[in-house]
Amino acid sequence: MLQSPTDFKEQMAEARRMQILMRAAQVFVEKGFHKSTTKEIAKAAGVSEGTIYNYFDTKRELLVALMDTAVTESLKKIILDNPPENPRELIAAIMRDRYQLAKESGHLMAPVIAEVFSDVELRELLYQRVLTPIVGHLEQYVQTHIDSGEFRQIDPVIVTRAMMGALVMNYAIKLTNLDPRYEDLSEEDLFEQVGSLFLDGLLVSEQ
Amino acid sequence: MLQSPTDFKEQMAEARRMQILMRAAQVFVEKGFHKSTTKEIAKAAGVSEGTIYNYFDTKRELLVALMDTAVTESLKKIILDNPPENPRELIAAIMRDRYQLAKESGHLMAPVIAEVFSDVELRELLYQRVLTPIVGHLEQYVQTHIDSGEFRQIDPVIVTRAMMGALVMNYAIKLTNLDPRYEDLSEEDLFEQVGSLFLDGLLVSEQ
Amino acid sequence: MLQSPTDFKEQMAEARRMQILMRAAQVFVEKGFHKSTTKEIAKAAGVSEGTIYNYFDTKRELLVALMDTAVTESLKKIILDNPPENPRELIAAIMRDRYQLAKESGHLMAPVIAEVFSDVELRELLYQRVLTPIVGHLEQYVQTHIDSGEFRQIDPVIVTRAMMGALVMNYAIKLTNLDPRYEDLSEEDLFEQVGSLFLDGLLVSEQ
Amino acid sequence: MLQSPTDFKEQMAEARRMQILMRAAQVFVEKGFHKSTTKEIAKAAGVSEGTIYNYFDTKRELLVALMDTAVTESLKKIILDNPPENPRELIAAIMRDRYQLAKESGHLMAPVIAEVFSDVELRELLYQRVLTPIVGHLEQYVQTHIDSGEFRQIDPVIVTRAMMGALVMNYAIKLTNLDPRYEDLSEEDLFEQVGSLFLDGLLVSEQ
DNA sequence: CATGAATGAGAATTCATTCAT
DNA sequence: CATGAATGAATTCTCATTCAT
Repeated sequence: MLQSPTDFKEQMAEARRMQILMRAAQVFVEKGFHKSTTKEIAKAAGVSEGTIYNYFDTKRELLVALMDTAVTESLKKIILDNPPENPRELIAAIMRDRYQLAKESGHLMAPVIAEVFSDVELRELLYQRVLTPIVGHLEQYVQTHIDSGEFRQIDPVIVTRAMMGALVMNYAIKLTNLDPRYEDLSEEDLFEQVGSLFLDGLLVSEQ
Repeated sequence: MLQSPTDFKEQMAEARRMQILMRAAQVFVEKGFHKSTTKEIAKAAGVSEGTIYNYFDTKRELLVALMDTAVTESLKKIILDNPPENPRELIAAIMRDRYQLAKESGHLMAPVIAEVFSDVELRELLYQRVLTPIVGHLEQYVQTHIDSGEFRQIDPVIVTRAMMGALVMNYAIKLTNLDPRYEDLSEEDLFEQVGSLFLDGLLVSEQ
Repeated sequence: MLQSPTDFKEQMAEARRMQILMRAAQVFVEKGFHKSTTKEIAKAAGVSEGTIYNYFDTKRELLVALMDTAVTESLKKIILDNPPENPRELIAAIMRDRYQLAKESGHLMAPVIAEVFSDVELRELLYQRVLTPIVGHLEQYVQTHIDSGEFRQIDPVIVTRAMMGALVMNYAIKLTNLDPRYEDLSEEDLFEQVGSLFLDGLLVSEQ
Repeated sequence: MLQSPTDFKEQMAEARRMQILMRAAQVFVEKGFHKSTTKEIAKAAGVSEGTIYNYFDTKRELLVALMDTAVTESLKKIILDNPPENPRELIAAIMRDRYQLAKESGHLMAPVIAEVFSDVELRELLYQRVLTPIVGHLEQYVQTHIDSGEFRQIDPVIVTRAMMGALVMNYAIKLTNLDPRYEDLSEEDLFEQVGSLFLDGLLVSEQ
């Protein structure tokens, strides 16, 4: 079946848009959003500066579009098909999954996250359209297990944000080589430790 | 007792420096580092633009000085005088302490943290001079309790970073009103929940 | 025959570059390099300030480019096609030529020369790329005539620099109307006098 | 006999003025007039910025005062007490004298001369108050010898300016190490060559 | 749609000068 | 007179955005 010319054009346009966006993201990652110039982005994307503006209204729009991409990517990744019954395995699976996500497209988020500190609108978008969906399922899962008596009575909202924070902090330290003690730490070790921390806590069970 | 003129001048200079720094911080908090102009900072500080440069070499130096202030502040705050014996109480005490710190000077850190995503030097400074000292004592405490058999065998580095991440994420959401569900959450509730999460984990002890 | 679009663009760019440069030179001449602002230059050139920077990296580059232009101009002017045999005529010819050069583009050199007093790099550039080529041929000519016994044994380097200095000083005084006694002095008179001074000296031949 | 307190004060003030001026000159020589800041000058002179303004109205006044100093210095130096009868010796004496002047205070003139290109007022001052007095006597001397038939009929104004130009150009090249060929040239050689050039010219006397 | 030259509104920073102490 | 903190106008240079080709 032949594509209509319009479809073809649309696809080309979409492809070009993504090409620009991904190259822009790379530049942002390297130099930060503010220190990246549209000239550099254009060069990196192999187009002229003007062309960028045919696909994005402003430079800031690139950031927003980047975030939207992350949304799409992150949603694709969520494993819900056949969730493991065992909580320990599920938590590990989620972590593995999130870590993969972070490794693949998370670095594209760094420039977005940086802006989030001074851009209320972006902050709300990120929270509602990226973070909330990502932790939403986990939240429900926790709630379910609290209801079934497997998990203690605890606020699932706080718990899930705590888990995200714990993961993000450790990921960030590891990915940016901030602490030499993370060098020999394998990824599996990392989320095994964090996973067990959240499941069992620090204290030795006093049985 | 009379002050020497030199001392007096030095104190005046230091006071002026802090005045400028604190006002700059406010502007940074409101608009972000890059969107804050030296003109605005000068106005907010009640001085001329030139005067800023009598106390700070560059605009970026304001950020670094801001961070140094945070370091000083944070170290002052660490409770080591009479640490509670009970781990549950200690963790709670630390959280209360950190939260207080966050409430008082943490918002001054937001612009610094934002820059950390695109400024390697600042990132390393922040990690080594702020985060590491802050969690250092906690890290040792955790290690001690692992050695004494009270805490499980777990990496104290990961644990402490996880706790910081968990706290920061929850604080941030609460302080910026990102999630309405945090509105009715008292501060005490927050660190009680996070504290117990880390101590006991999610799982109900299967005794 | 049609020009390729690239050629056309390049020519336009080159034209624009020269337009800016020549106008900048005028402003420099009027107010001196340091007192000329980019804003004024832009206005004089009929472009925006930003446009200047599309063609020159810095304001100082305008000076250097100005010098390069002088180099090109000056080399074009050197008469070597059919040098007069008679030394007296040759010296006169060279002076006429140099004076013409000074009248046409020499005033563009004034701002460059001014900077030369406090800019080592510019000084060396000017000496090696402008002065040396200009006097080089003269130097060889003098050497040849010394060898042939027509000129006395004398250092041709010193002689040529002396001639340049003598000319420049007199030109400068005349062109800037510093001394009323130069008003009635025709150009031809001027280089006839200087020429004969160098050829015959002050002393009356004691034959 | 005791000095009146006023005299003493005046002398102190004059001394302080000169101290500032000479240090300023050094700074100007090193960095050029425009790149020298009043802060640097103050530091070099061992006084505060404000103090400079107790002795000089503006930064530019320093230049003018510098020029005036040169005037005084240069006039002191002129040998008129017992002028040698032999023209060859007189010319050599004058050159030696001028060269000494240039070596001692001439470098202080460089910043003044640089400004002369873009400062009409300064240019006229320099010409009338420095150059004219310096060459004035020489001019008269030349005129006298023309009248007596020893020198050829030639414009003494042009001749003297030519001599100054010739000297200045050669001095400048030598003092700033612009040309390696000047390295082995002794000062005596230099003004012997220039002197004989002006007296005898280039041509071999055809007796 | 693509281009990239032109724009011009800022931005950070400098520095001669003033003036209260 | 000496000081040096404060000033703020002025300057160079940047860069997101536009638009004629």
